Amino acid sequence: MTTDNTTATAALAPDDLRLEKFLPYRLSVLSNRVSNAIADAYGTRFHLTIPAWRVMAILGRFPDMSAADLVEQTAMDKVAISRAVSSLLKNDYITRSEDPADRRRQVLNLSELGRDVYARIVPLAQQYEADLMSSLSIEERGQLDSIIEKLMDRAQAWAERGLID
Amino acid sequence: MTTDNTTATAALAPDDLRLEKFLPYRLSVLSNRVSNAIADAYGTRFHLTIPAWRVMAILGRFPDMSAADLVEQTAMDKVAISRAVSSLLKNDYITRSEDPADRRRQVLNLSELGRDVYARIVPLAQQYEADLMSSLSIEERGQLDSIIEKLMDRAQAWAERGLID
DNA sequence: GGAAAGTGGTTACAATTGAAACCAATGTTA
DNA sequence: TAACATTGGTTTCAATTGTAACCACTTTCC
Repeated sequence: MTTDNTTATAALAPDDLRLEKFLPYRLSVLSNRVSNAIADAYGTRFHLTIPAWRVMAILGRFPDMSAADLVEQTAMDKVAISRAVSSLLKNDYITRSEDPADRRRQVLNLSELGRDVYARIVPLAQQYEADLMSSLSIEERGQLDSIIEKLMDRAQAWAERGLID
Repeated sequence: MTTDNTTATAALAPDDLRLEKFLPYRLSVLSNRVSNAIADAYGTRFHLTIPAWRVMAILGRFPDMSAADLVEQTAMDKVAISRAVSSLLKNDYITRSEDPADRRRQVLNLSELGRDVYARIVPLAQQYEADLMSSLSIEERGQLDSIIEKLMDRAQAWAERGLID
């Protein structure tokens, strides 16, 4: 690289944008790095995509959920859930049975195999999280928790009430 | 919804995973909410995708960059940059000229029009960020900054040294 | 100076994703 | 009980994205 503008003293107008300090950008880079690393870890071991793993994570704790329940729980959309469910069925990680009370509704659960895999992924996931958290002090962990909560509410408000202006 | 498992007292085994408290998951939801809202705001106004806007944001501060320089600056990959550049050229938001010293290299800059659009987006972006930040106290803003830095380093280390175990 | 290796950038193709249309079952209204 | 609207879930099609192959130019090293 011949011209290195990175460190150049480019005039920074008062209203230039410093991307590397711009919160939405930083969140996006951080989230992608983390998700990709983890997805890679259990994706290769168990042939799971992120959406599929999320479905399993919910079913592991809350049995007898329908696809619609999952949509609500995970904030993923219908189509993503539908695809995740069908790939999990193909792997025999979950079972599906008709709800006699409402024949549109399909009740989902982890299969034996699914529970097995779940039991092996959970510690793995926790290990990754712990490794991330280990870079923070105890106080920082609490701070992060409450900060995320606040930012989430704010961003949620955008979606509900419409955007700024 | 008839069966509400959300609030049900499902037995939570000690090593169940609480997705809603799982940091990677929370980061992903937060980042998607924020990015989508903002992309929507300037996407519809100026026909910009997120990668394209990022390219403009960098060129606004650092003129005369090549695509390779942009790759380094933004942590996006070659192909994404190439596509963003070609869409920006189509919109006449940027200009491209050959570097006489190295004829593989293309020097990029905002066009008049591009500078115009840039000048209008920057305040918009800043407004969104300010709105997000307004949900945090001053101390929290500082905390967030340093926390992100630490998490980023950690996740970066995964990518470089390989994953855990 | 000429092969081999490296770099800047684009293209091609496959996999992922999202929006909208759709089917089937249920609920509602009259 | 016939029409209409709603809900659960899947399919279809187009747009986005990622990986790998590729072309053109430049550098290196004998």
